Amino acid sequence: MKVSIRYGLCCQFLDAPIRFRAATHRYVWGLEPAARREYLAGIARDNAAALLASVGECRRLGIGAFRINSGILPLSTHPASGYRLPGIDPDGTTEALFREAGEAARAADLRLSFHPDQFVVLNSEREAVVASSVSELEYQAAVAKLVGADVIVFHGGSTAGGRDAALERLERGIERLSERARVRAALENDDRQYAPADLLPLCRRLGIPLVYDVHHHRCRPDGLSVEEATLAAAETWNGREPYSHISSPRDGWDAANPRPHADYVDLADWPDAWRGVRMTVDVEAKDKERAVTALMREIGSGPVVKPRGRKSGRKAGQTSGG
DNA sequence: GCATGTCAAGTTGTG
DNA sequence: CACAACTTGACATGC
Repeated sequence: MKVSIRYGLCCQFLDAPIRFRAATHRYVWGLEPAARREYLAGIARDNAAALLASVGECRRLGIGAFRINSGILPLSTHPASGYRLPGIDPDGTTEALFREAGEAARAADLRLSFHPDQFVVLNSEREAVVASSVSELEYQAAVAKLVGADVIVFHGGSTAGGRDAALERLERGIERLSERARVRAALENDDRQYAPADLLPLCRRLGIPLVYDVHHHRCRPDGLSVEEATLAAAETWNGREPYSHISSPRDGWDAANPRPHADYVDLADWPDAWRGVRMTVDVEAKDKERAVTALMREIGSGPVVKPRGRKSGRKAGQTSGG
């Protein structure tokens, strides 16, 4: 019997010996073209293998979703040292590995997603920024299709010129996406500029679902209750499984800055409105799979009781408040 | 082997 | 105008 909440891990593991490789433009630019291709090809192959291993580890741990790092094919969209997968993978070995990872994910009922970082601003006032954002989203959409990821989530972006004008630009930006990117696109409320209420009208009009981040909502409230936002966001998924994010403030809610993420999710931050709901929830916590499995245990254990102790680790007990 | 400086990208807010 | 905050580790290199 499937549990109602599908818990998600973001991008990497703490305990499992699975590592994704990265690359810097400065380094690869100093290599001869052939050596550069070989270097990047090795990273791509290793990262595809790491993704396959990640799927296995998530299944072993009972984790139901995995966010794929934007750097899975590092520098792919760089204006100078960028490349496309077939160009560095002529015999298709790496592509086959990606497909295998995707098939393993489907077999394990593991939901895959992408989340481009802050450089993707579809509604920038600068055309060059919009163009590179489209390019980045198209690259992620290509990999998403390859591995069967159904969600690429990004933020509302800029508010320059006023929120209304910026939302208008966002709509134009979304229109520039290919079908492949658009069907996977989702918007997420952020902690400074765009609250759920700011994005919901656009989401409804364009049929773009809203990924509801409850931590961001608590940092930037909009008059909607957590329950109202949860329901409104869920409706934008139009029958697909809704997607949410959760995290706890590193220094507590009363801190001058409640935005940085804590190592673990405090059970007190888990919304009551999420109990018994069918939904994917990415756990954005520094302690990665430890935090995901800890939360799964705590929620699954029924009554809201603080766990006695946490698995031995770097900073044991640091979140318990002394 | 370990410490270190560096890393493609945007936007906003502060000093 | 310059810079930090977002986040943040991982890379190659130099000792």
